[in-house]
Amino acid sequence: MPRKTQEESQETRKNILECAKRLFSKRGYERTSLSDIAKYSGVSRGAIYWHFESKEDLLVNLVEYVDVNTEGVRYFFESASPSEQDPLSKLKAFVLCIFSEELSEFFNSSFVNMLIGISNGFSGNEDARAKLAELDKQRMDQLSKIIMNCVAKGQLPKNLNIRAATEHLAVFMSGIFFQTRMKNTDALKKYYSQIVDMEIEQLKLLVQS
Amino acid sequence: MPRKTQEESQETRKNILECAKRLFSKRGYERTSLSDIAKYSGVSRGAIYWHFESKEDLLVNLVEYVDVNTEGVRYFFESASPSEQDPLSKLKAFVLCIFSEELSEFFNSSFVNMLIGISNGFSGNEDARAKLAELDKQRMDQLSKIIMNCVAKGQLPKNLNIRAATEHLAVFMSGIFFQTRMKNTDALKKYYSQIVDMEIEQLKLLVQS
Amino acid sequence: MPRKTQEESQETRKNILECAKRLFSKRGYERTSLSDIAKYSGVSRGAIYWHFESKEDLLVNLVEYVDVNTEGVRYFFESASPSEQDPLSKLKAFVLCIFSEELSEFFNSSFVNMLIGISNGFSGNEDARAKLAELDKQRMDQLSKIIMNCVAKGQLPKNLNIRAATEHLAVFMSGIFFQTRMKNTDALKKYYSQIVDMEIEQLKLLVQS
Amino acid sequence: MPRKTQEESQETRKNILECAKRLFSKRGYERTSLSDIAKYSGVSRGAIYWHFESKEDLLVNLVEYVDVNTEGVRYFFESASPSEQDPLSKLKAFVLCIFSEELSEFFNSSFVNMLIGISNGFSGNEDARAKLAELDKQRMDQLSKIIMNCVAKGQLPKNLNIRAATEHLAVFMSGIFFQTRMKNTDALKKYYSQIVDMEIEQLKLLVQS
DNA sequence: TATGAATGAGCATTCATTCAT
DNA sequence: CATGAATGAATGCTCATTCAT
Repeated sequence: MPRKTQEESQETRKNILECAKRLFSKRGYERTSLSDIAKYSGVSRGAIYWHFESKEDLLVNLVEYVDVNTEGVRYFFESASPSEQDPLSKLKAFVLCIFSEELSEFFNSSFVNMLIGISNGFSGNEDARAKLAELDKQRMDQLSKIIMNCVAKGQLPKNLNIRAATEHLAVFMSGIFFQTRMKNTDALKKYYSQIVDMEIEQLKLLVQS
Repeated sequence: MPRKTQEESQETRKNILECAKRLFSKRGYERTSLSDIAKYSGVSRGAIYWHFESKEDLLVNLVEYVDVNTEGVRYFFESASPSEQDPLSKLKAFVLCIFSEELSEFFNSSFVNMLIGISNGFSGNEDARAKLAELDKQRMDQLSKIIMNCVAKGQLPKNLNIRAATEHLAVFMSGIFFQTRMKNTDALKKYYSQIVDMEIEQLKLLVQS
Repeated sequence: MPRKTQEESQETRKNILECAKRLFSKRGYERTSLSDIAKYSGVSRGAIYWHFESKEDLLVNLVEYVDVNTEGVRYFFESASPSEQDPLSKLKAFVLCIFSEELSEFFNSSFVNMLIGISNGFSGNEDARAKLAELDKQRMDQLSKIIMNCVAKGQLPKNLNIRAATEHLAVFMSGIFFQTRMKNTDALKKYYSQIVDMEIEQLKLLVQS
Repeated sequence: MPRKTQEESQETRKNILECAKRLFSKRGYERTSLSDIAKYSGVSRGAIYWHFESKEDLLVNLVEYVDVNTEGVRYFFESASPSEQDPLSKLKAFVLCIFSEELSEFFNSSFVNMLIGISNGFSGNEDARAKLAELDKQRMDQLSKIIMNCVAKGQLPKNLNIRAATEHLAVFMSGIFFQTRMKNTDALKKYYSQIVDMEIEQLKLLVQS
């Protein structure tokens, strides 16, 4: 039975995306068939092809959809606001968040892992890869803005090597992200606040030579 | 077809493993068919089934094979030797190595990425996953031994939280590993020695409370 | 969406038929989807279903439409007129026409070829086939009328076997049609007028025994 | 159950080709699925893919197979033999054959009609088309050789325009072929020998100017 | 030991058709 | 009159696996 209104159509689309996200996350891109997605979302395979041109097109759209609809990411974006008076605290707060169940949920999901598979070329296609590279760049730029904000507010040295500091933070955060997934951060948890302080302190050493 | 000697048989087996490694790395596990491997290694599909029970069995054997035959890993193992008088320097040297083309080659290969895919459940099977978890545990234990060596030699505090320190190092190293793959460590390179010093310095703060 | 007038509706119908003709001709019946036709004619798939019951119904209607609207066919029909005083010359003129770019255009089109496919049972359905058989019969009858006209005007023998003469002409004309399509009539062109004379001369031998 | 010997394998291949010929003939290329062929020949779909790379590859191989295995075609080829003392009679005999049930069986089959569909671009692919064009050329060349044989033996004028005569014969034969398929040669049958004589007589007029 | 032949389940995709709006 | 949304059956094709030789 064909859906009627535009609204219902959009709901169908969203539903397909949500189900695809769940299944791709659980079983990976290659191991999830469109049949699975159709069954899981209660529509016909044809319906998926009405909304998306192909399985890979579904993936590209999914990457975009997930990016826009992830709470944590919005939060991350806010911390670079020029009106923020204490960006360093905000930054620390944000980094601390990664450990939290709430935010780490997304970063630790196997969906993200699937995205890594795409980045590295054994899932999806060039379109999806390009989209992901773009999003990664956006994240790095955002991180740079946060750091520049800290410099502007006098919380980090004027002659800080912005790019190096950004990369250092990225290294730390992705290390946490990675080891948490490997269940190798349990003993670290109680030192976490202290560690984040140290990492931020380290940033100050990365000055222009 | 001619009977082959045991030696020749072993060579066939090794050849299949090498080719599988290359193809799995390039195209991923799911996207590589046994046909591909057969064609690439110049044997018939049937031959693969003589040496391995199934595609997944091939994968499990491959994980083991690769682990044993990777140069960098051997190097890593040596640094925990009790006879080592300056383990902290060796540790630093090892960590610095990750940045080097030579050692990072393996960690950064898409083969490792495939392994991550297995760890996260969208490639391979439980056997492969168990094998990998075991290897990861071995690495962490190795890292712990190195750190304990440093404590024994008086280079790290007696009351160090060994597990936390191990995890901290793992976080840092995997962060480097990850961001390097994302091409996000260029600006960081010139500070690298300095950063490693700081990270090791940080370890000293992770003491038993 | 706006109600359209009957005129506009007829234009839509005609437009669909024209586009179907073009696409069926180029790609064949099976390889042309209703989607293609819809896209090409700028209407929705649903619109096609408003004008035609099914894809096959569209085909049947198309056969009729094309027959009525082909210039060359009209010309052919005129040559049987009882008021024609020199039908044999007209016949010769018509046969000569087949070689001409103008008339052979239609007979040589892949659209006609598609029709042959229908005749032979691997496109369309029984309705379309019946329609085509009827049209073929009309052509043969027309040819018979032309020949009878020649007999009536004393240009062919009184005891001519009309059916045999008709078939003989049809054999010749379809042979030309076929080989022209195969690009096998180039050397024949300069003898063409002569050959047509001979063929017509041959007709005179097909008398009742 | 896998076939064992090479002989059995060749039989399977031949069987698939025979069944494909029958089904393509009855239903046309597009309307025959590989499932149909598999079912009809009692093998699995996979077996077809073992012997042929794709559906189109099956078609190309089929064209070749049919060409080689058609009795009438062999007969046709023999008539150009230089040792033949009365090639004109042989030619006439051959042309008469087309009308016969035996030889016309193949030419009138819907399989041949399918081939026409391929020639005209709405079945199969470029490979199949090229193969057919090649075969058509071979036929025309063969016809030319027969005619040259007649010239050599003094049965046709020395200054005959060989190409034009070849084309004229082709026109006649394909016209017969075509109209017979359309069931439009019944009345012509009793004049057939006479008509063939006339056609051959006509050839003598196609001399170099 | 190793191969070639064959199987069969599963997959992405296409498409004629339906129908509420 | 016409559209956009949805269905579901069918299709070409891939591939892990089996097995007689």
